[in-house]
Amino acid sequence: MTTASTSATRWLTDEEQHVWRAYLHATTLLEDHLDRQLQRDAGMPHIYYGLLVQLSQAPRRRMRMTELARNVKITRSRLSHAIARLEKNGWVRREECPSDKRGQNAVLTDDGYAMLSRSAPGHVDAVRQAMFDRLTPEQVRSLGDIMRVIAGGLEPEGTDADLPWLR
Amino acid sequence: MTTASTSATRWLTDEEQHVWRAYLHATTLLEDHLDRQLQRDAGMPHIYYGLLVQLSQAPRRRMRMTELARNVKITRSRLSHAIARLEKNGWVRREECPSDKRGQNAVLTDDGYAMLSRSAPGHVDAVRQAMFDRLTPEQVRSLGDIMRVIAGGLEPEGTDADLPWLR
DNA sequence: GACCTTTTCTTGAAAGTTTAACTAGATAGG
DNA sequence: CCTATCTAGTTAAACTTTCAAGAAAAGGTC
Repeated sequence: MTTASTSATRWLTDEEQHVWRAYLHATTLLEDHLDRQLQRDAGMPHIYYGLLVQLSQAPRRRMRMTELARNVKITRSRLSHAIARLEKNGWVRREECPSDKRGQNAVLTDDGYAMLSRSAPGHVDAVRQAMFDRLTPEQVRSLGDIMRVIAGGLEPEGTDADLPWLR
Repeated sequence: MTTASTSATRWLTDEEQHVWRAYLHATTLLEDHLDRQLQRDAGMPHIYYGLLVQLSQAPRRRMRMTELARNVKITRSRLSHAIARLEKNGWVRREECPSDKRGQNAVLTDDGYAMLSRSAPGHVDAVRQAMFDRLTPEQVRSLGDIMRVIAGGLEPEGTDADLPWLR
């Protein structure tokens, strides 16, 4: 008796299915919740807010496009569109990179910084209420470990060092 | 001396910030990964695939639009558009609800079922490789607990029983 | 039954994302 | 230097999602 050459699928156990479902529910509900909260209070979706936060923490509040895209895990194309929109709002502006004429820096404007300062407390509250205020300290630690493991498995870095970092 | 009426923001601790960042990275990387996997192997984004899975598990492979939307946590509007697209692909068809003339049932077609059968193994593998094969059994259990807590806090059900379930 | 409200689902336009193609500048090899 | 290749970033078009508005049936209430 030979077994099939294509190995049989290892389906999810009942528990795994429940965990997976819970994961999908929680992550989509949370993303929706924060998108709405920020759309209402800051006039932009969550990912755009994340871009401003990145810039606010970068030296001189500016960053190369590619690095910014890598940090928030989006494609360069998506970032181009996003920055164009944020530029229209006056929260970011583009600036040529002195050392590499192909390059662009995205720069957080004073208006952008002001709007971040205004909306950050509300956003932190939302994150707290949805996540940290509901979990025990052990759960927070555990969640961190788990998320780092998952992210680590999906980061291109490591094995395929010279592949484009996304796609 | 009265204290300020607006309570001071409770910022995130260092650990919380790291956990939050890890959460954002892991969830966006995983969602991107599965979207690409399914776009390649099944010709649709992850959420659409989830709709077909729901239908495949429902009695008689059909479900009312609103219930389907609630199950996968998307708005009715989004579902309408999504079902329209899946209908064009021939994987779902609409059917009037006999008991409520406003209602529609989304029905998984045989083609839809066949395509699910074809792509399910690859998708389960992807989920396994990204998540379950990397976590210890305790971590899987813990992740389930954590995600249920978070989802529970965001579910409209409970307090606001008569609010629309989303938005 | 007439009236008002709620629920179900759809629609069209605006906003955001993806995909593939493309421009321009950097880099490496000969 | 010249050419091939790679990298940074943008763009156009197709697709998806959101938002606001609306049609139609159901469910009260008097």
